[in-house]
Amino acid sequence: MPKMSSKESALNQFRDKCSEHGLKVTPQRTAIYEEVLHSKEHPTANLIYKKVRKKLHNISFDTVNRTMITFSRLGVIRVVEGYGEPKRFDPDLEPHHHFRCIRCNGIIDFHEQTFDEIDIPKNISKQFTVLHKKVVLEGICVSCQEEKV
Amino acid sequence: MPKMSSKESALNQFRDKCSEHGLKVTPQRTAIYEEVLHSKEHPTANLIYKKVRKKLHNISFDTVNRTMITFSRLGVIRVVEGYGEPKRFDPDLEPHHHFRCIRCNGIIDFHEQTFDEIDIPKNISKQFTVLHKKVVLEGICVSCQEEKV
DNA sequence: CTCGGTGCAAAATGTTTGCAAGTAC
DNA sequence: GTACTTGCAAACATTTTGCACCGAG
Repeated sequence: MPKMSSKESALNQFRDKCSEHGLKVTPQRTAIYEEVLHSKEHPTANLIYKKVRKKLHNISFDTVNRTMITFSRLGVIRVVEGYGEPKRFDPDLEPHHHFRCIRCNGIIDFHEQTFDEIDIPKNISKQFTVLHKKVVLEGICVSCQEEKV
Repeated sequence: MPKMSSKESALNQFRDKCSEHGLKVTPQRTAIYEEVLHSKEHPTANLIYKKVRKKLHNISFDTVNRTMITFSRLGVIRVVEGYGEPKRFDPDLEPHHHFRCIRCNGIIDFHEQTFDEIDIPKNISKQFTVLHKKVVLEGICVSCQEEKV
């Protein structure tokens, strides 16, 4: 087996992912992939757009945005807080946890005492003021599962 | 001590909260407070707006939106997913957890094996397909603490 | 060559801001 | 009476959509 740099292997992984899902390997997608995989700051599409533009001078924002949504569908990257949704409010201040449906964006509260009791790691509490803790589970809710089999 | 209905006591609590923070008790705020406290669906400002409009016919969306932001600052309600922010992406698919600064919206990754190992409650896994789990801590990050003392 | 991908422009959606008029205290 | 609130309208930010052209396979 020939040796390859981590850059090459990452690129190959990317090609595989694409062909696996019937996606074409375009320079835009490659550049976006490289940029987003090296970013540590949980970037928005806009931030990646700005960075990728340095290489691909006239790439459009849509391409970046659409590509990143595509990537998150493939499971190459993940969408985290925020989720691009309008602000939502919760009047329940008691400890509880959330299941979030990635399809309909619904949030279901649940209670679980063992989760309420988790200890905040010292390296976090040393640096930050923690006001709230919760467990967030993500997946597909009942109604969304039934909708499309 | 005179008895009072839970409605009265909730209203009194609300009045207290307001005077505590130097806020005036207006009909709009009262109506919004009542609506949001009884909602179970993690409503957006827009949803509350639609509901409150049935009582206060010509309340504006801004008032609802501003009031709810005010309430969340007072700690009467809490902002949950989504946070009204643009979509953000995370290339790290390995188990890890998030500290989220409620002031600057920054997300800091951290690792904690005991968190990775939490068990999904049966009543959740029975109903839903759970694809991902994480602990989300919220509070104020170092730089935001330093900024305003 | 073909179909999916891209760039552009416009529309849709959600949020924020400035200000004059109104109202709780 | 005063300062805080409200409603309105406009500005702003972000996301989505439609379509003609382009290029990877």
